[in-house]
Amino acid sequence: MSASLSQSERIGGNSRMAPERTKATIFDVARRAGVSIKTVSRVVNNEPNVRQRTRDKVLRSVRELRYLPNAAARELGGKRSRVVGLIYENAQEFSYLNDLFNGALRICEPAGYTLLLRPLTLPDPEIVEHIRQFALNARVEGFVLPAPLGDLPEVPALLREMKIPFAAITPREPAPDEINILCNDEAASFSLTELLIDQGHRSIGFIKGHPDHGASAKRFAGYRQALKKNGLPYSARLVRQGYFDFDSGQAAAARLLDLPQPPSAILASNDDMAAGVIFEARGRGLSVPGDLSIAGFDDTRFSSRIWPPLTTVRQPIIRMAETAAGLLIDKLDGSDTAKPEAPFECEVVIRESTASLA
Amino acid sequence: MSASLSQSERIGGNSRMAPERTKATIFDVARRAGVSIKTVSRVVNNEPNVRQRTRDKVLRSVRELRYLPNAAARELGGKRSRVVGLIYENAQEFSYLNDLFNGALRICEPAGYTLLLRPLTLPDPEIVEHIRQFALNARVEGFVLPAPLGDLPEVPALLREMKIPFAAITPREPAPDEINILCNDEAASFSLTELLIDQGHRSIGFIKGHPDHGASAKRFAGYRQALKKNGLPYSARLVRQGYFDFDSGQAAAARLLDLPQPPSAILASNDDMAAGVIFEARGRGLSVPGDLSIAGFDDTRFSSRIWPPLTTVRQPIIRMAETAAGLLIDKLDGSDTAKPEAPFECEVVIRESTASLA
DNA sequence: ACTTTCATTGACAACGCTGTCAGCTTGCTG
DNA sequence: CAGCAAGCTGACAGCGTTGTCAATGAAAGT
Repeated sequence: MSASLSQSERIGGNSRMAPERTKATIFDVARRAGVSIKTVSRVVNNEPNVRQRTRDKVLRSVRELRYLPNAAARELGGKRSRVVGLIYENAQEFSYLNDLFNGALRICEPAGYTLLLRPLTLPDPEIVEHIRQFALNARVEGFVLPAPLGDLPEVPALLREMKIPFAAITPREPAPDEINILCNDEAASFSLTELLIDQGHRSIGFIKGHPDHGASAKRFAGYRQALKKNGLPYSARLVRQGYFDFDSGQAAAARLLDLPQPPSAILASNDDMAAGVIFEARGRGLSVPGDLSIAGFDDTRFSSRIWPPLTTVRQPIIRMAETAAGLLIDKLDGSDTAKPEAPFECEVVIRESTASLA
Repeated sequence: MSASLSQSERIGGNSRMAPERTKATIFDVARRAGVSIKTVSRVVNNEPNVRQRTRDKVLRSVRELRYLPNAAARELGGKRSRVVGLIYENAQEFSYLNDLFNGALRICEPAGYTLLLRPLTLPDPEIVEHIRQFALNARVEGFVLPAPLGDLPEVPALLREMKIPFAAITPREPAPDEINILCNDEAASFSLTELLIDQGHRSIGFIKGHPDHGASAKRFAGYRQALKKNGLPYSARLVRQGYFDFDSGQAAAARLLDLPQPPSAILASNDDMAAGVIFEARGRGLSVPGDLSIAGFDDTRFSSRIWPPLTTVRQPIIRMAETAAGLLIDKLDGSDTAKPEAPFECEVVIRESTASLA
């Protein structure tokens, strides 16, 4: 059995060249470099107190043998699993998830961390138990916690209780001393609303997002601020509750358009709902943006591909996810650079679903 | 240090009740059940040659202590990582990926396997190296291999060389003795084409899919067969190459609609392209389906949400992914139930983007 | 009753790493 | 040039499983 190879070397037996059939272990590297395994361990883990010359010798040996530390042994010996968990709401917009995952992965992989996904279906009365099981089973060391999960009070509470660090992405209430990745939702919503006002719209409908999402309140606040600043009256009749999904957007649009004096523009709190608004408008024979201007948030994959392409707001999700994963790993690695991040900037993307009032 | 707890028990030291602070190990379970750790191992791994009474004792002990085998130790001792890899093309439709992942996860998780995702960006000259690194780093025991990756000859070749089993989802050329999950794309395409013919269309444009996807050829074949069976002439001018993305669909539609005698219906090989066709038609002021009927494949999240909702074909991806993961795990576990699966049935979904020729 | 044969069980050595701690070198200080 | 702190290195004991193999017990054959 080839497995006895490193074993014989460890004991110091015959020194015939390894047939390079079995993966090299730390013993092989150590022997080749003429040092102890502990020194190899130090070098591989970038620990201090190794002379440069020794370090070089070891690194060369590592390279020559294509040594790759055995993750299982590492975890067993060292208590570190190097697993980062990404839990998310399964109903989330896929392109959002995709960006989230890709961004986080781009950081985790080169850092030697494994990124594990776990969808959760909300609402879920047993969510705490599900997350706990996942954390235990997968030995998760830290979580990336995107909205809206970070806004359910029991989730951050559980993680704190389990003493598992996490990086919250756009949480409603950023906890001090924890990692929070924010973006200026409110300012973006303000800009978008002002854009419509500048185009001459005076009656602008608003469809709120899911109340469980922190972003919903911020987007609504931006809308109200813009009205106020521009001296337009706020009317509750022009505001409808939505839930971030297509259907609720369509339903809200129907009620707004049924109004005796329907708005000339509708701002939806995300693009799924905005698509629902377009759908409803078309169904009524309204032309967009001729009869009705429509704008949304998120700039999903389809926002530019439906007719007409949506005016919307784009969050730099990939960079946000990268930053989240990066700060989390820093924390796990103990290199505590606790610098509070500035909020990320959203970008208003103007397309053809909005136009000046004729 | 609480870590010395099981240690002291192992040595047979004081038998005070464990303060239940440290996770239970196999030693704790063994002591409580009055057997050796090896017996516990046997029970936990469902190995034969354990008396029923003993098995029950152990299982009770496992339950009472909430024992969870340590995955790292298991891997180190036993050479099994229980990791299943899912590699996919990053440009894939998100809802497809989501279904794929959820389906596979639904099987892997309860079976005690970890499912690891790895996006790949095509074309990638170093794809083999990337996959090899992933397999090595993550100690992947088996792969779920969705199209189009299964169709790149070097990918299955690599996995065979590395002796890593895989379950190919809709591969172009199913290899015997391997796990293949198929669906009747061709028959579905045939039905869809016949639907248009039944609606009175005599000139039906076709936009081919990406040539690297096995499904492309099958969908095209179904189209030709339906024409033939219904006595309609095949015209190469009505067929354009697309690449499964929105833009190529739009471009192909433009060329078809520029024809002196444009088709009255266009069948696109997926919904992204069909969305592009709708976009192009609208841009030209054509009404859909009044002036042009449009149909696609895949039934993505947005297929029912654009205007008009798309007539399309739905693959049971979730079930296909479940089956793929299930058969793969069976193989990894050595329970070789090598029964060739029957192809999955696709379903034609009729919506409002197609209509009878006036 | 006396082997023989299996089914059942346990003792113990891996597995490949990290943590602890002691020992050896250096480079200064006085 | 002794004395001491700091830097560097290695020996060795875990970590919690599984694999191997020997021991034990029970059932069956003679």
